Amino acid sequence: MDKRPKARDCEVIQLEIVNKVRIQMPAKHKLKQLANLYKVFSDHTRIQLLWALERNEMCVCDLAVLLNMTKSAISHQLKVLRLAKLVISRRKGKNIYYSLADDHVKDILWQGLGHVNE
Amino acid sequence: MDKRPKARDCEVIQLEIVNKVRIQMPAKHKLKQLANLYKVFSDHTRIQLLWALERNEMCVCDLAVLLNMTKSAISHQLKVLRLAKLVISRRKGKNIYYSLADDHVKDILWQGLGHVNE
DNA sequence: CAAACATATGAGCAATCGTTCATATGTAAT
DNA sequence: ATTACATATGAACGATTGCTCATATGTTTG
Repeated sequence: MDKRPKARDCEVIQLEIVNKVRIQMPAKHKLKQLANLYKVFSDHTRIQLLWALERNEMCVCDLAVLLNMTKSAISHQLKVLRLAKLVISRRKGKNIYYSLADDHVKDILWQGLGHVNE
Repeated sequence: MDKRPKARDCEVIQLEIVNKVRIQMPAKHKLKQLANLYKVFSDHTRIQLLWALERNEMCVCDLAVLLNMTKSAISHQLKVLRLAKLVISRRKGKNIYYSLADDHVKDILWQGLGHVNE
């Protein structure tokens, strides 16, 4: 018996490369920010909303009918998009019209679709 | 009493626009695919892995040391990236080296970083 | 073949997410 | 003011996610 335990869990294979990459690595919070940006794009409902708003400014009601979902669900997701600064809103009477915040959003959408359509 | 219930939940405001957008809408599964693509990019660990692999081919051990995580956690995430066809792997002796699957992945990363760095 | 190591994978658990439901806020019309 | 409608929001619930731990697979070396 007296089975010797394993010495360590892990050992670098390419030490120099790992060190080089570590130095070049962007600040941790930058990459976290990036992941969070993609997280907003990572839901089916939100993608549909963004795609639709890229086509036309619309209010919550319109979007609910378009996607065949409750206004509440739409409103919750629009809030996520708003907080991520991907959409902006303006009030007109009782309705609040949403549209894309800037062309950056449009670009990201198109590039993604390009990859999907391959 | 006898409070009359509300007639309906929702009414289209801009009927023509909604119809127009509905017709132009990409197939549902296309947008789902797109959301799923972004979902892979939406995690901090996976973003770090992708960024690192864009710099250099590396094995699980290297990546575990670089990100200061267990090999198991890294391996699980590499599996996600592999299934999404964002990375490829090749065996060399005991080690398995990972690298980005194609330049598309690189492009998406760079565009995202551009947006974050604004 | 056995021991050591690199990687993969299944189960389990806490945390996060997206929807629903109930309710609140804000605007317009009577 | 009261009613009707558009939107926002908090709580709650089920589903999904990312990690850990234990274990399995595959490769090299003695």
